[in-house]
Amino acid sequence: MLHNGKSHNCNVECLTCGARHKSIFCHLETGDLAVFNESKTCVSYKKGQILFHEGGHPVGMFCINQGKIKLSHSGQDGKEQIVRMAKEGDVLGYRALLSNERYNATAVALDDTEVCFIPKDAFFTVLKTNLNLSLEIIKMLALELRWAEQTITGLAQKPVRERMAEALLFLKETYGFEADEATINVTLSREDIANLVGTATETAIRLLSEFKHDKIVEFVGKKIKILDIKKLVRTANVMN
Amino acid sequence: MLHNGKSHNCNVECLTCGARHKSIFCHLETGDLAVFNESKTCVSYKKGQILFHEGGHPVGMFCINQGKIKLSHSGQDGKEQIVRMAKEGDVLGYRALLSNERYNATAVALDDTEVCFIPKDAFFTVLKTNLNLSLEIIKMLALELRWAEQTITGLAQKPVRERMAEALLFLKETYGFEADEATINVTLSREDIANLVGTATETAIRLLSEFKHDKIVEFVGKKIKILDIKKLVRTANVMN
DNA sequence: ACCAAAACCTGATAAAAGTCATGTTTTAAG
DNA sequence: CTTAAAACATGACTTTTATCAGGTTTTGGT
Repeated sequence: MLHNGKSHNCNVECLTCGARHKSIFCHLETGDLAVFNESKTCVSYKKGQILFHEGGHPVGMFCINQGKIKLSHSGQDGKEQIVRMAKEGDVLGYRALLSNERYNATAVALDDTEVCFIPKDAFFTVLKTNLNLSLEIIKMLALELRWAEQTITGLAQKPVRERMAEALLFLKETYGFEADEATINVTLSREDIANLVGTATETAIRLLSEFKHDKIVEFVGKKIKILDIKKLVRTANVMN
Repeated sequence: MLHNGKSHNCNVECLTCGARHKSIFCHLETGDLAVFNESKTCVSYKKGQILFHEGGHPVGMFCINQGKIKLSHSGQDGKEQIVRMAKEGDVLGYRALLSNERYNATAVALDDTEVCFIPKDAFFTVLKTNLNLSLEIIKMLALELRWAEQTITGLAQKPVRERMAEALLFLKETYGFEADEATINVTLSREDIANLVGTATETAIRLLSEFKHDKIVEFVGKKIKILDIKKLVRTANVMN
């Protein structure tokens, strides 16, 4: 591994990559995959390291092979708002690339993470000839946009307590449970959770304590175990 | 015009449609345009009429030829959150169509409006063979997603007063000025504005009164005239 | 193992914004 | 032109949530 964490001797081949089938590349043919495979670079990031910075110029996109990543957007006073939580098979940095803008968010590894970096040229080479890929990207963008619109409505209308419950359900959906089928499989600081919910850190801490007191959750190390999911859903006050 | 407001004798041809050049169809070839032109239906909506309902199944998409449309998403207690403001050249209802879901928002005409309805089949026929169109859609989605993410951060972090100022600037950017170069060219109720900002109607009324008192704006009929745009920008507290 | 830094927690207080109540003006329908 | 309904406005009050200040605990580096 090089000093900057990059490693060109990649241990992952796109063709056999386990994360591929969950990704937008699931329908790519061998030829196009080979283009990516030859041009890609594997990169490792330790917990807390930054993949890219808000305001930076994209030169390619990232495909997560293993690990968890938060994407946050910083407001005026430096307070961050988490706009996306990513995992294996997810693709990062494509939006700025596609709309030809600078990064709108900062990506930070929440775990020790393995990603493949696909250079801009290779990506556009394939994109320009592969309609399936572009349709897959459209679908992904459409889903993200729907999530974003629901988040907007929630922020505008729901009290913090409901949003916190919703956030825990979202984390459960995104990262799943550990072996015990109850502990959410991600480690976040209280500040991270606050930045996901869109509230002050103290408020997030207080709410989580309340949830604990109400026997809705329990803390297992830095992780959160859901004790009463029905109560959590009721607290979230979701209509679906 | 038929009783339901639909008119098949369309007065607009896609080929010569003035709104086309501002739209995602700007790069379409004559052949593909002909497909749309033959299958499309022109529809007129009077102010206040609904184009489609949240929860409904999309059967095509709408291309605005003339008029202004709000897209709002309803929260639990029925309160609406405006998630998009559309105008000539904008395309509506494509997201649900592309992700194969039901409408996530309700579209209401703010004006007397002319739209062309393009059936699902025709749209996909062209989309499946035209990479340019799909790239154009990707770009549009990417831009909308960026807007949505910024809205999320604003809602989570900025006080209502700043968001109100920002909303007025957004309306100015979207709909422009009247001939006087100061009056925002759109008519919205105080409730609409509140639903755009994400606040209570009373709060929106109070803030607009404050802005008027501070000589930032003035009311011309139901429209808003910006008297001091520098002050408005300062009030919005935008960093760009 | 030790120490500093970061994360976590709690209480008190203040500020922001929502709600409720009530009245006025404007708009649209007959 | 009249009248009901909708939109607008404002004051009083309450609730929610942020902020500030002070702790404790945990973590990571030497």
